[in-house]
Amino acid sequence: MPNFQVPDVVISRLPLYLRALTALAGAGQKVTSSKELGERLGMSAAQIRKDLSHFGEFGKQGMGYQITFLRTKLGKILRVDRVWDVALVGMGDIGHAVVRYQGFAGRGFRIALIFDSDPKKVGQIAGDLTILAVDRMAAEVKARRVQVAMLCLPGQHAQSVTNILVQAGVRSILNYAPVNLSVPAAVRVQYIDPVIELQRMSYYLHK
Amino acid sequence: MPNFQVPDVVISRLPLYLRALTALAGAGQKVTSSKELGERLGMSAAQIRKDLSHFGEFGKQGMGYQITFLRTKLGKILRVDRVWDVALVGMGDIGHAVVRYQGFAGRGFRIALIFDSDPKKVGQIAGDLTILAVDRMAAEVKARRVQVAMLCLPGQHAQSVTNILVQAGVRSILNYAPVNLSVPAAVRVQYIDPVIELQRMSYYLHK
DNA sequence: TAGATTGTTAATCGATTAACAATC
DNA sequence: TAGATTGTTAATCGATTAACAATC
Repeated sequence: MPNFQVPDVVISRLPLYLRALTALAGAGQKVTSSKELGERLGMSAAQIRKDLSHFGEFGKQGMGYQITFLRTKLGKILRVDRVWDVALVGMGDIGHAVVRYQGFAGRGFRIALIFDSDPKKVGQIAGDLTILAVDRMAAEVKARRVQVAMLCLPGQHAQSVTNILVQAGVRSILNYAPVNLSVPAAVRVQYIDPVIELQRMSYYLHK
Repeated sequence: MPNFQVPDVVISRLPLYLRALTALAGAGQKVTSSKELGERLGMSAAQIRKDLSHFGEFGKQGMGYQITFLRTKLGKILRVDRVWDVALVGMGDIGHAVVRYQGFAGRGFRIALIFDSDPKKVGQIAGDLTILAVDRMAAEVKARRVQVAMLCLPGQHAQSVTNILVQAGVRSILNYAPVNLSVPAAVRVQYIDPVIELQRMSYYLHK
């Protein structure tokens, strides 16, 4: 029975379910169960069933879940049943790796605009896109109605670029710069900082 | 008053406190408060005080926290008051970006070993390290007693490489491959998958 | 001192799990 | 049918917050 307001922690797990279902489908499997998914993802079967129950009834008692059907449903819920244009800002090493990354295809996103502040980089081609000057960022993002951005630039510029992007209509920001961003409540930010992740594990190391 | 067992969710926030303190110190600030930290990190002051209280009393009533002192304490708690050698596996685009990333310095980690399975890459220099064959991984990781690894390789090889690394003594794995890894309970894994992060936000987009 | 802010307690809030009727 | 597994409820568990005495 669909609920009014779904907890954020539930939403944050749906992409993991989607990824696991895609892996199972790729291995040729047609049906799965909350038990199998839970084992693959290291979580309880009850939690998976509870999470899914926020959105509807996707399985059959005794039978489990049709993988293709559940993938489609989750894709719609997460709004990745379309392709979102993404603006990438900063063409250093990380920006280059992100542009060349093959993993976006078929998962709901495509890099559609690339910006850099370095005049030497502006005008160069990356992937099949021309690198544009950051000066043009607000205008281009508005014109293309881009709502998603990835920041691959040094920390000291991240906040000012963010302010421009938000002003231009961006509502989801994936930030590779190792700084916390301040944004309005309507804008969401996710962070990728490998050192943060390593430090979350080093607490448990010995020697 | 130090507690016996600190919740994992508390540990996972400490690196964020450390990063914020480093930013404040870099701006020349000497003292901060749970209120200021909370505002910068988008969380409540009470939560920060509660988290810190698991490990000791680091502030003074009415005064707040000496930034240098608290940084040192958090560094020790997280065991980044030393430099951990990291083994990097896979020298594709992501591996290259990670090797060249300047952000590890001074935060507790250094890439000490690089492996790739491609004979054309083996023997090449990356940073100041020679790329070694994956065949030698178990021996080198054991010999150097490396406990931390980063996986920058295609998903289909991630689990088999993980098995070798764990067997060789690795206990922390940062996985850039978009697959869930199965590891013994004593081994910790963190994941970096930009698409997962984007999908966690697209749920909240409209249009 | 007066004001500020800590560390800690207790209350609140929310998330996870266990259990099971429903049913494929 | 018998066995399996769902969706859901209620209980449990854990995390966050509010409040405040202590004290710098």
